Amino acid sequence: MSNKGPTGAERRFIEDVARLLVPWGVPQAAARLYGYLLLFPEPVSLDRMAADLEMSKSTASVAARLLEKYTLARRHGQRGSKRVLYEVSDNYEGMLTEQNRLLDALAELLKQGAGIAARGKTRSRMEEMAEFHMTIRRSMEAALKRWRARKTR
Amino acid sequence: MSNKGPTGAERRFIEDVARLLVPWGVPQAAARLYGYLLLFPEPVSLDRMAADLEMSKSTASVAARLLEKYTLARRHGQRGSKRVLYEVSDNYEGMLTEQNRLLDALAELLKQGAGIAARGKTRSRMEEMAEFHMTIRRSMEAALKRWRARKTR
DNA sequence: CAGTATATTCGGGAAATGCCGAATATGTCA
DNA sequence: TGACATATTCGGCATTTCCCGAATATACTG
Repeated sequence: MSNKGPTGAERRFIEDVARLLVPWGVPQAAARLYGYLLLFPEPVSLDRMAADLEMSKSTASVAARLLEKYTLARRHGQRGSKRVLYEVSDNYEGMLTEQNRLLDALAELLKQGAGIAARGKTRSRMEEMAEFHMTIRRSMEAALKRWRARKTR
Repeated sequence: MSNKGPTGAERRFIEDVARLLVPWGVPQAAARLYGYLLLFPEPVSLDRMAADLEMSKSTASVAARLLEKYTLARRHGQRGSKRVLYEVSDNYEGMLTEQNRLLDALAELLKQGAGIAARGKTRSRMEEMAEFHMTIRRSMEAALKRWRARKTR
């Protein structure tokens, strides 16, 4: 894809990625951009991606920063230029660690909720759920750690 | 909470749950309903929850079925009545297994994407990412299994 | 079968979201 | 500092999403 716009197959790939991510709350533009960056071997400028994806440059700008926020893309500043390039991050854990944050918050809330629950039944239910989320969260953490270790081996 | 409407603390809990879930694509009504059901010791009727949560009955109906779809709530039909009651499901894995589905689909897509990637760099990147998602997915699966076993111990 | 209780569907309207293009800010070079 | 290149912000518009209440469907009772 490095030269002209995306080929047919690449286009389809991009849209597939978007179709997958959009229902999970990722804005269309950011989702497409992510698929696009996955196909791109080197950092891309805002103008380039806006052109290739046929979106406005402003849209590309905010989409890119959104991806960056979730650590799905990395920004490459350039020496002696205001120009900014983005490439997909090799740290693709972003989405998952984000989910972990949800698990944490939920567990916290449930623990707190167990406090205000009138009946024993609801209380123990909430306690168990909190435990569950924390357990899953921990094992996820462990898996990520293993993966990181494996990679540098 | 079993008798009158939610107390102040309960209301706050409900809204907290909603605040947490809504950004993840869960509609407001369903999110609030989930928080509400967590506090409720026995199955609730549509009318009751609509009244307590001050939402229309139709909204309550679709929200409840949405929760049911994600296995976050269980429907209790009642003998000799069209009436339907809902309670929070003891199978709170729903949200996570849903996330697993995303991981699967993403891994699948990436494997396929590696095929159309022109350059070796992007191809190996996609292959690695696919591997990553599958690894995480497997360890999540294992954790869920352990939890289920532990519970019945 | 008529009548009642209940759930579900559906159309409309309101609010939120996302995207665009113009305007603005910010950094770089000479 | 001025001129330029580039990124970012912002107001408005279009689309989508969501919720409500009325209308409809469905099941149960006598």
